[in-house]
Amino acid sequence: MSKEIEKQKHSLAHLMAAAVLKIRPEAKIGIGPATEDGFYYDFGNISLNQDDFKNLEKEIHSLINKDIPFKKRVVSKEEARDIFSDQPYKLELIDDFKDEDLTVYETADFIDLCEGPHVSSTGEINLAFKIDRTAGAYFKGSEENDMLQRVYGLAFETKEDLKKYIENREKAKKRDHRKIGQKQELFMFDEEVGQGLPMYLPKGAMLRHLLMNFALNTYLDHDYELVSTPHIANEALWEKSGHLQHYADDMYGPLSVDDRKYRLKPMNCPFHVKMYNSRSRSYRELPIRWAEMGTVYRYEKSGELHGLTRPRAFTQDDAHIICTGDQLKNEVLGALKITEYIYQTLGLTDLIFKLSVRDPEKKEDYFGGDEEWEKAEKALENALKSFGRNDYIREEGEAAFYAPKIDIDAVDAMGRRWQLSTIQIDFNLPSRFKMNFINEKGEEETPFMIHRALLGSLERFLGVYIEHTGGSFPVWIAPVQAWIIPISDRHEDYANKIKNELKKEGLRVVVEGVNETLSKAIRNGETQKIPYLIVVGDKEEKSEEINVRFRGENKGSMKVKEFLLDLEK
RNA sequence: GCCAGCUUAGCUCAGAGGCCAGAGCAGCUCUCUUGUAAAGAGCGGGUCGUCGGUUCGAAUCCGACAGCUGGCUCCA
Repeated sequence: MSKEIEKQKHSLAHLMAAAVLKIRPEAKIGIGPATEDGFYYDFGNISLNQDDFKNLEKEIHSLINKDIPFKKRVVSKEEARDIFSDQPYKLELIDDFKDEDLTVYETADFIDLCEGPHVSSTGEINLAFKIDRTAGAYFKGSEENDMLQRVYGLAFETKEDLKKYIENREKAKKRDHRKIGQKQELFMFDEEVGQGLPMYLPKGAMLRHLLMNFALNTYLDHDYELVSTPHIANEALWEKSGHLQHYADDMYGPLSVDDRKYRLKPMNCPFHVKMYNSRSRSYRELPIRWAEMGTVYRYEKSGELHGLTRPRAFTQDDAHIICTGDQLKNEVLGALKITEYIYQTLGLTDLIFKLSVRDPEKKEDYFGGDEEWEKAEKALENALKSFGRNDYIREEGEAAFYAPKIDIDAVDAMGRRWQLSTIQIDFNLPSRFKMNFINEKGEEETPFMIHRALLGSLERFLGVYIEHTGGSFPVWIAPVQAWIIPISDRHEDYANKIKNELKKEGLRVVVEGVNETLSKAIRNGETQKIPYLIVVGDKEEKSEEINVRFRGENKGSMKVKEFLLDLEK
C-alpha cells in the first residue's frame, strides 16, 4: 500500500467517524486506521446496522465534496484531555502516551487524536469506498476492556477494483470448505453431537484416509516408528505435565470412574514421554522418532470454532523426536525436508518459514535456562540455513514458553496464508518427567525433545486443502476417481464389468446415472468434481472400449489399458 | 467467551399479525432407453431451531436458550 493511498484510507476513517457522530452524537470514538482493503473505526455506546450504512456513505461523500481542510495541531496532554473530555477511550489513549506533546487533526467540527499523516483536504480523496460491515472488537485488543463496534469500510483506487474485490470475496465464499463439504458430502456437524465435532461421511473419510496414509507412509520411510496411545488419561498425568495447571480452560472436564478422574487428551506428548521413560535409554538408541496420528480434544471457545479449520476434536499428524543436543540441528533439518516434500506433493509449493524465538527483554517469562535456549535457537536457525531458507522470518517473542519453534505457513491458491506445520523444541516436558539417557561416559543426560506436526492436523489441513483445490482434488487423492455412466440400462452390465476391471487396478470408481439422461449424469459428475467420467454405450460395448472425459474435456474412446497408461502419467 | 446478524422441507430460498405454509432442486413411482453440463408426468415430505410470553389469533411481535455466520479475543 503506497503512503498516498494509506493517507486517503486513514482520512476516510476520520470522515466516517465524523459522519457517525453526526447521526449518533452519543457515540464514543476509539481508533480508526487504514487496512489492506480499506479502513475501520471503533465506536462505543452505539450500535449501527446495515440501514445506517447508506446514510454514512452519503455523509462522507458530502464531506469530500465540501473539500474541507485537515488541520494538524500540536497540543499538550492537558489540552488534549480538555478537547476529549467526553471521549473516555480517547482519554485513556492520551494517558497511555509517554510524550508530552500530541497531535490532533481537525476536519470541520470533527477533531481526532491522531499522529497522521492525512490528506491536506478532503477533496483529495478519490478512492472508491463502501461501508462494508460491522463487528465487535475489544478496545485496545484486550478481552479485559469494553467491546466496541468496529465499522469496516472498503476502499480501492477505482470503482472497478472495489467491484472486483467484492466479486472475489463472493467467489471465495463458494470455495468455502464448509460449503464444498456439504455439497460433496465430505463431512458434517450436528447440533446434538456437539459443537466443533466433525463427522466424516464416506467420501470425506476416504479423503482423510488417503491424506493420512500419505503422511504416515512418508514418516515411516524416513525412519519414524509408529506408536498409538489412548484418548483419555488419569488427571495425575496432566498434573505432572502441567496441562492441568496451565491449559485446563482448553480441556474437556473430568470423567469420573471408580473414584478416579480422567481427561480427554489435548495433546499426545505426555504419553510418548511415558513410553520413553518406561525403561532406561542409551545414547545409542537416539534419535527416537515416534509418530502417532493422535486424535486430541480441545475445548476451544465457541466463537473460535470454524468448520474443519478450527474444530474441538482433531487428529494431529504428531511425532516426537527425542535426541541429543548434537543431533538437534539434523533432526530439525530432516523435519523441514519432509515438510517440503509433503507440501510439494500436495501442490502447496509456496511455504513461508517463521523462526519464533523468545523475547530477549522478558527472559523470565520462559521456562528453561539461557544455555539450552541459545543452543535450541541456534539449532533451529542453522537447520533453516542448511535447508537453504535464509529468507525465514525471525519473530521475537513468538516462541512458546517452553522453547523456540519453527512455524510454517502455506500459501493457498487464493494467496491466503495458513499456519499449518510446526516444529517445536520442548524443555518443559523432559524436565517435568525427568527424561534421560545414558551417554558415552555412562552419565545420565537430559535429552532434547522435538514436537512436530507437519500437516498440523488432518482436519485443519483438509479444510485448507479443500479451499485450495476448490474441491477439485488431484486424481491420486480424489475420494471417487471415476464414474462409469451407462448410456441406457442395457449397458449397465458392461458398465459393471468395466468397474470391476478398474477396481482391480486399485481405482476408486462407481457406476452412476443409470436412470438419468447422459447429459444429466455428466452435469452431476462435473458438479461433484469427479475427475474421470467414463461413458459406455453401444459403441463402446462393441469395440470393447471406454469413452473418457477428464474434467470437462472429452478424451475420446480408448481401451481400458490405454486409459490406465494415461493415468500413470 | 464477547459484539452484531441469522435460523421456514435433505439443499437453495419465498412467505412483512388472519383460510389447511409455498417454489425450484433433491427423493420416490411411472413413462421415455437416452451420446457428453438439468427429459416429462405424478406422489410423498415441514411442531417454521427449542422453550416461554403478548394477542381473539404468532413462521411473523417480545424474552430466554441452542446452533450457525461475520468479526474480536484465544490458539499452553
